[in-house]
Amino acid sequence: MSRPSVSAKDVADLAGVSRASVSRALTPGATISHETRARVVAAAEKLGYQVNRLASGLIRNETGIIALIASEIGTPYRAQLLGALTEKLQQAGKVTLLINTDRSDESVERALRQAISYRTDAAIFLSGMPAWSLAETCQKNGMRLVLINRDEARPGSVLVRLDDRAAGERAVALLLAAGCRRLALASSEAGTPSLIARESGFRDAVRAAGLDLVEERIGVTSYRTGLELGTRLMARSDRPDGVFCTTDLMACGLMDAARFRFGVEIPRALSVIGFDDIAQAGWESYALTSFGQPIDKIAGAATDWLQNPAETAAARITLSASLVWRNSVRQLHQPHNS
Amino acid sequence: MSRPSVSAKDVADLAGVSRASVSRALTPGATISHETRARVVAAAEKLGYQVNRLASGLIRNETGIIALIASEIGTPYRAQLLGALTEKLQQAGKVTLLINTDRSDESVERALRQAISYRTDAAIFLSGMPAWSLAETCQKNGMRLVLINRDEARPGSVLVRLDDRAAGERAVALLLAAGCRRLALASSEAGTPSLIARESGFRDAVRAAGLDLVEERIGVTSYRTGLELGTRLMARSDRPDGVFCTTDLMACGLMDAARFRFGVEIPRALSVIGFDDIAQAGWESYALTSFGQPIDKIAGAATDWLQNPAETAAARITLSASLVWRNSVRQLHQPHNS
DNA sequence: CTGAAAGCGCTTACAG
DNA sequence: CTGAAAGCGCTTACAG
Repeated sequence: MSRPSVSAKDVADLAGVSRASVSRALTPGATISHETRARVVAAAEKLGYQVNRLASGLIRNETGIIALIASEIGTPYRAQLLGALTEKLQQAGKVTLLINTDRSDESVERALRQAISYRTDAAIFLSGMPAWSLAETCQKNGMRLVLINRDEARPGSVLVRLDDRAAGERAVALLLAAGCRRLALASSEAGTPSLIARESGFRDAVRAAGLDLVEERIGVTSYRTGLELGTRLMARSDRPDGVFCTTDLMACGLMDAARFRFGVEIPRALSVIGFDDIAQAGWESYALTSFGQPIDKIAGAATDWLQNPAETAAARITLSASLVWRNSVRQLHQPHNS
Repeated sequence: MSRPSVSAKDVADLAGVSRASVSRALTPGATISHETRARVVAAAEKLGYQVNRLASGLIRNETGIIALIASEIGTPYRAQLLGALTEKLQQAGKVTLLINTDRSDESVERALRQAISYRTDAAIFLSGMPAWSLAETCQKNGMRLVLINRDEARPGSVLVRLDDRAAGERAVALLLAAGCRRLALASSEAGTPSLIARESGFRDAVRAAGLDLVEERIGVTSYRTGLELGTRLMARSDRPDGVFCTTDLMACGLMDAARFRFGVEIPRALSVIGFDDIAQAGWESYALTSFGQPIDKIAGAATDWLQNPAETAAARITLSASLVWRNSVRQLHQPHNS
């Protein structure tokens, strides 16, 4: 049960140099002669030598490991973000430790302990928030923290957020322009910072327009919740004609409930706007007009921030969601095609 | 830029014991007195000590890290499997190193080198196949290999597969029972072992039934491909009335093309069967009858195999896909409800 | 049951 | 530019 594997010693012997030289030859900035480096590289190549990152991580203050802490990995938006993040991180020469926090409440804490055990250089939170005290422990251990669509940043961490509020406001404008007069807001009870911001942006803009607002909020953020949301909303005597769903997953469910359970035509009798622009929003059965998360930019921003030493002050990066216009919102005036 | 972090030495000092005792106190099977262990545990707790897995991985022949090698992480089926795998692995006390192989062709090789660098205990392949030589290198480094829905196993590795062929055959029987007579097979050009097996199972059963088979195969495995597949199939003069899509993603696209571009009613005029049972198959717009991947069982089998020392011979685990009956296949006889 | 010592594979001052 | 030496934080025979 032993693990052979070739070490720097083997390479040194073959190249006829010291172990120190092997290390230098393989370290980008190190001072070493061209000739020695070439000999070492050749020997390493020949033996199939791979630096043991465990050992190097023990010495240097960088392991190259970034922890990704997320729940609901199987969900469209999360999965997409995960893909983008791992890709960018790999391009930056980092490796991803994926920690799933679906189970139990103390799992964020356990995730962080794991991350510390493996001395990850940083932790990126896609879900959940670390308790204040734990976050501090992480930072004491030299970990940097990236919080995506989370609440509060703290020194040494960065917050990557979207202008969710603005999107909520814009949704109202779009719905009004579509001629809708009975607006509704459909959301889950998840209460994450992004959902709350989308909700309040929408709510405030509706009020500002002097209209009544129907609000329905239940369960977790899912297709199934959307189905129920749609059922409740469509069953009302003052059935809404325009609804903003804080998430595409819920929007899809809501659309299905409206169409199949109530025979409501979309967008003729009901306009729907979602958020996230998940792949399914683009499927012909939905053709959902939605605010797209700039996933690549989010991943890029997180990775970039981790790359450069960065200021110690808490940073906040705000990206904007861009509307993807499809066919779930009524168009009053036919576009003038030339 | 140094990383403080408390070490076993600190704990030893506080508890008034040697570093060796700290190690023993924190190792499940070690011989140590109850009293000493208690003192150590208390001290560790107090200092917030976390064993440095980098250092322990250097010594023991186990790092607790499992590499997960996958492409198209954002895709429904993959994302789901990823979620299940990380969950099971974590339950088993392992940690997941996620390696994304979407970029370039040599990325599987790079992925494996990364895995070796971090001395992962094993690598689980969800996509791609390691080159023979590289796989050998991995095994020489003591890594075990799990191949999910891949081709050939080799000693020291396990292959987890589905009875794809049987599902293909069964699809024919279902379609025939639904009264379909012009059967079609719709697939992508990905040519993975699972797709090939599903295809040949279907093809052979159609032939055995003495029917003609229309076969359409293009592009990558995606919704968009399904759209094109559906367009081609529905445009034929001998339009099929029953089709088996080797993947739900393609089935959804195919259904949309049939309905929205050709006005074909499903399941009245066209019966469709998919494979994977992704979440969207259950959405009301699709209600797709599909063969479900036993995702939890797959993840469980992989994890279990990694847990017990296992035989050195190549192992093969075959799981079966179970049909999830929905509403995309015509039912000739009304079920007799009591 | 416990401690002192060796060693895992690396990197990095320190001399030369 | 290079090598000998120290040390990262752990585990594990080896004595006692």
